[in-house]
Amino acid sequence: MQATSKSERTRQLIVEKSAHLFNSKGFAGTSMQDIMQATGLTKGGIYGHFQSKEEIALEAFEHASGHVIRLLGEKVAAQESAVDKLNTLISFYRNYVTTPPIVGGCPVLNTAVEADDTNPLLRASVVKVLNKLHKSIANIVKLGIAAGEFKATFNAERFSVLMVSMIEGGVMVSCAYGDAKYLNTVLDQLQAMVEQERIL
Amino acid sequence: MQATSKSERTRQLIVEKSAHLFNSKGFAGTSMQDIMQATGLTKGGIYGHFQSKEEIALEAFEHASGHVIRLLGEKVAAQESAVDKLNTLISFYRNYVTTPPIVGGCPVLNTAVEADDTNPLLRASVVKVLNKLHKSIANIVKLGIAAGEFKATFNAERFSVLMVSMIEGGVMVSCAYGDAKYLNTVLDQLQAMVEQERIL
DNA sequence: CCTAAAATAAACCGATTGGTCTTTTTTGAT
DNA sequence: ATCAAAAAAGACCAATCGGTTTATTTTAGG
Repeated sequence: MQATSKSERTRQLIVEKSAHLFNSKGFAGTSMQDIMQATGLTKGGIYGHFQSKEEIALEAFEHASGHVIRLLGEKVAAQESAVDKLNTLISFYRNYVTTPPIVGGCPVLNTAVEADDTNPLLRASVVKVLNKLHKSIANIVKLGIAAGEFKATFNAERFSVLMVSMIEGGVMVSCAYGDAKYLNTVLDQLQAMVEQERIL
Repeated sequence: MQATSKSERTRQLIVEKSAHLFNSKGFAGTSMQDIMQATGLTKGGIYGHFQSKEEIALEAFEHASGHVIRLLGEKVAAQESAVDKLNTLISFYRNYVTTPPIVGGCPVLNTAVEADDTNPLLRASVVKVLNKLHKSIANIVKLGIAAGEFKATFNAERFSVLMVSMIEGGVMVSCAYGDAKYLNTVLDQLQAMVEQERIL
């Protein structure tokens, strides 16, 4: 009694497997041969579900970024206070380099860098995710101010830009070095910045 | 009376032209055909100077990153005080997204993201550049402390990690959006952080 | 169990990939 | 101007690229 059809399950398989490939080797660096091998399907089996490699990549990115954001969202939602939510968000990235939620690192970072000059559709999808992140973080800050946790002068929009930029930059540096300490330094700083805006 | 040989000039041409291509479209996304078109040379002409596409990419990255670092270094070296050096460094990135010193954005960011899972040689080259950046920034801070410009508690190594991560993250976000304001927010914050460590 | 429809395999397509090799052209010291 | 050496052109290579088409298999409702 599976509620999902065979077609849906196969689609899901292709999306999941290719998400890892695209996130590790990039769009141009991943071939249909790679996807065939990873899924165990042949060309015909794959192109019966997607019209092009680009369509797979688009859905794979949405899947990968959606997965990370869902994980993040669940942990943050479990927290009561705005302070706890922000600290949970920061802590989420403590183990990001050593044990990333998806193979290949941060899909937003990877896709943004490759797509910004070459693939308008993928770029647009990245922007959507970035907007979602910014709104979520800014909203937490605003709720924190309303709840009397943060100073009224805490600039929500500004902080969300800093947070996203700092984390992505830290991820890139730590991934390049293969050492989590750089990202952790950035996360320490973010935590200190949150602390400075608290009303004790 | 050119001091440079024909061979050297052609090598340089290949490196310069392909640097723009690799920085915009990535290693996997750039074909030898692209390089042939950009240089006006044929396969034979190119492979007479390089053994492989990877060797070209390696030299192209060193050229691109070297170019940016040289530009940066010159502006910084023209400043007397450590404060002015750091502020010059920060200001250098104010126009980075709108008018980048090299087409395609930051070569360190671009290459790091693509190479970290796929190309050990390129990755190693990225790490070398990152080390150079870190040492330069940390050194400026240390000189500033010795000169009485900064508080003795100003953590040079820590700040250099923050600075590099924040700038690279800001560049990525601003490039994705196609809007310099995100990077500028990050640069404002960096400038404030420098100000906070000053002895007035 | 039967069967039409959906899903997949597998052969096939022209174009392009990175790279080699031979021939021709260009260079620059004499 | 000569001529050997260096540089570049251009034909060529097998392999792979993304994608299509047709034949076969599997699915699932009646």
